[in-house]
Amino acid sequence: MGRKNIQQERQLQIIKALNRCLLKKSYKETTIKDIAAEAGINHGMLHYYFKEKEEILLGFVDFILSKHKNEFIRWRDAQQTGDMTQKEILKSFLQYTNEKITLNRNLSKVFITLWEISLNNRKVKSQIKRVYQEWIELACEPLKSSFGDESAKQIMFSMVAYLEGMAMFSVVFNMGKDENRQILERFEERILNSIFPEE
Amino acid sequence: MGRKNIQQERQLQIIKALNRCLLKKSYKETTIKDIAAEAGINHGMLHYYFKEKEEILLGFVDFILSKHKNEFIRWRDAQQTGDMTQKEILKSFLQYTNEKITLNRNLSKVFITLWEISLNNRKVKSQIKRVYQEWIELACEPLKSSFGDESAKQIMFSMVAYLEGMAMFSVVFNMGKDENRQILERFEERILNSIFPEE
Amino acid sequence: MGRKNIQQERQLQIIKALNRCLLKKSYKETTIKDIAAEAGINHGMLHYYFKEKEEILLGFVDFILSKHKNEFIRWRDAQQTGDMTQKEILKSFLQYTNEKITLNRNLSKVFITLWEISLNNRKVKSQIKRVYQEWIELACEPLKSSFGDESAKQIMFSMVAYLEGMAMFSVVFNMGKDENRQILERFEERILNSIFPEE
Amino acid sequence: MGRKNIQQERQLQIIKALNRCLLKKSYKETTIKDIAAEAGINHGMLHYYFKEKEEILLGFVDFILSKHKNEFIRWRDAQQTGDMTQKEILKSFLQYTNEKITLNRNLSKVFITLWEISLNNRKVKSQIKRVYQEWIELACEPLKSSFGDESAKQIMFSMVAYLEGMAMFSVVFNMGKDENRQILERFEERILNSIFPEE
DNA sequence: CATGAATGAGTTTTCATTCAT
DNA sequence: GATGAATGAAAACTCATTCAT
Repeated sequence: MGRKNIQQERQLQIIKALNRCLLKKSYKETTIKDIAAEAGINHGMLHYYFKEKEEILLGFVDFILSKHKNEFIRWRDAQQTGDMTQKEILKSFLQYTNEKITLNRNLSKVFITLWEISLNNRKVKSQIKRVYQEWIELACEPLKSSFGDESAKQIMFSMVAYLEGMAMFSVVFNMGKDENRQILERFEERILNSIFPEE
Repeated sequence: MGRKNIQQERQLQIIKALNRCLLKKSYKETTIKDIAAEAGINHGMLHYYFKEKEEILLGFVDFILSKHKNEFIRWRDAQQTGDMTQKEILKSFLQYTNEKITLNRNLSKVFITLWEISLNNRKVKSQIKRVYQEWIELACEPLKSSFGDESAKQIMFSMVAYLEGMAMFSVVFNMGKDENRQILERFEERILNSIFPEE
Repeated sequence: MGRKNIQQERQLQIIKALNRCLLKKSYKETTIKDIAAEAGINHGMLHYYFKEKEEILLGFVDFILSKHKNEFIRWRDAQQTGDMTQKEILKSFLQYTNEKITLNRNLSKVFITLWEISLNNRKVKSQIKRVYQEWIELACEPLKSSFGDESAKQIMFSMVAYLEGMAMFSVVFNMGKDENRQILERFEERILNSIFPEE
Repeated sequence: MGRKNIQQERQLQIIKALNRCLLKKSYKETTIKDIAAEAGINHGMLHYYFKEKEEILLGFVDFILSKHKNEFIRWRDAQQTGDMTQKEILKSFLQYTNEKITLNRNLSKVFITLWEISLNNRKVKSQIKRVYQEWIELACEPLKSSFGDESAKQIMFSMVAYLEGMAMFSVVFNMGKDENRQILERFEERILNSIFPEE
């Protein structure tokens, strides 16, 4: 404890401040002073806790991705899947993802931001890519027994692409959560039935 | 020819230069001088042909969206749909879209850029939104007879969301065109069969 | 005729345009294009008729000063001073000056502009200075017989300074013409009576 | 001391630098870098202490006007007017004003600059106007008992207009201080005698 | 003569980063 | 650890002036 923890706490404070800033302005338009003000910290200190602005960004990317991944892991481990069919497991996964990720407008904004940054920033790109891969990997498990590893992964790749497309659309179209949820669930149902047609 | 044309030509030249610039850097990082250099034009001229940097952007958004919309319209009007089923029409649409839009990596990069800009730029947002709406409207035609207007639109909304999600993934994952096409076509087939199951 | 006259006409047109511009913006803020637009002439032509922006200014200074001087001369020569006392002559002069110069708000604005420019522009300064000298010289004539050349000039120097101070105040205080005239005339009366007390 | 004082000190330093700059160039020609160089300060700092160039100007106007007003107030409060006649009080006021204001060439230059700026700058105009009003108000006190409030004010309005006209002439004519003082005092004497004739 | 495209130096302003206190 | 003053590179934008057509 002590030093290290204060360090980490401050860093987290700054990272969360950047998160809030990104809901107001683009990363490029967000200044060091904006972040500092939002964090309630002297702007000079940001360079004490982070070498440069980009490092805050990288820290933030790590934070936001880890956070949602960990929450997912925790949810998954708490799931009782004993007597669920593969279809039910997948459906349950989609329900979780809808609520926590796809219908979370602020998160969607942040993701759009990160996609754009990743276009010209290798580090951000590789972090995002890795998380998508892990997400797809985890989610395609229920499909493997029916489709084999490779096809299961491809299907899940498409599923997640769809979810991200919907997340983006919800922001661009300024959609209400309920409207968005309805479209989302109907299409997911269609896909689920296509994947597990016997039911 | 003459005045008007030189003006328009130069504006197009500048807009296309911005297009190329956006493949190298973000819009915010792209400077007026970058665009000028790329266009082979004195940077002072950019302010002669456009009031400010944002106007170039708006011109570019208009250009890129109009261009692809017009190409689509031209393609559609050249289509012989006389003896095609609704399913075939939709499939044909998806094939066109795959090749011209979704699998066009450079275009996808530009779109990611525009999504991000639209987060904090109303004008860009409304232009993008309008184009997506038109696109969905046009594409859902073959579904209307089977599903009714509203449902047809919702399904197409999801379809286009999927395509955009795939476009984004192709960039983030640095996917090869063929790999991407395969995943795309398989999932589209699955959805097509779900929509028109009789076949 | 011909060439020369067209030249001069155009130059006058431009100079008058500058005059109108100066009522809207400072000289520094007035651009070549502003003047051209106001004159209804292509801006490239301004450099055909005048070597540079400053030359237009110098032309304008010359124009505005000559114009009012000539009008004064014409008025003076039309005056019937045969049976007027010196005091009446001076009073008549002041009345003319009040109406044509001091109470002319637009002219006052222009003069303030010229004073400021003259601070850092020798040519403008010397033109203004010369005109004030001539003005004082002409106006002090009626005083010479009573006060001698030197004192007459000094008194008139003060009188004109007062008029210019009032012109400036009328602009800074945004005074109505009538209010201004009243103050002006009362003080002039006081001075007149001080100069020619016998009446 | 500390923070606040450094801030104020730097602001004053910058404002005084602008003052010196204005003796060399017009406000419009004076660049941020000119002011910074004159102040011996990095030009970036000017935007640290002042939001924009105009704010420096407004600060300067406030500074220069307050400064001379305060000096005048201090002088007035130190005056022993106990056994002075109204005429003597007014004469004393004029002597003070002559020395500190009207015959101060650099100050006159600054005022001409401010008049010109005020033509197109409401804030500067209202500041100048207010100061002139206060000045007239204070100075017309000795006249009130003889002329009534309104007439006293009108007379003083003219007096101050005269002083400002003379200040302007001293600059335009490049007059020596002594020459200027002589003309000034003679005319003031004439007016004084006109106002208080009994003596 | 007329036009308006082209040039490029110059202006204000912003901001990440550094550093003395 | 804080603080906020200082630096300087770089950005968007302006505009007098030139010049090809």
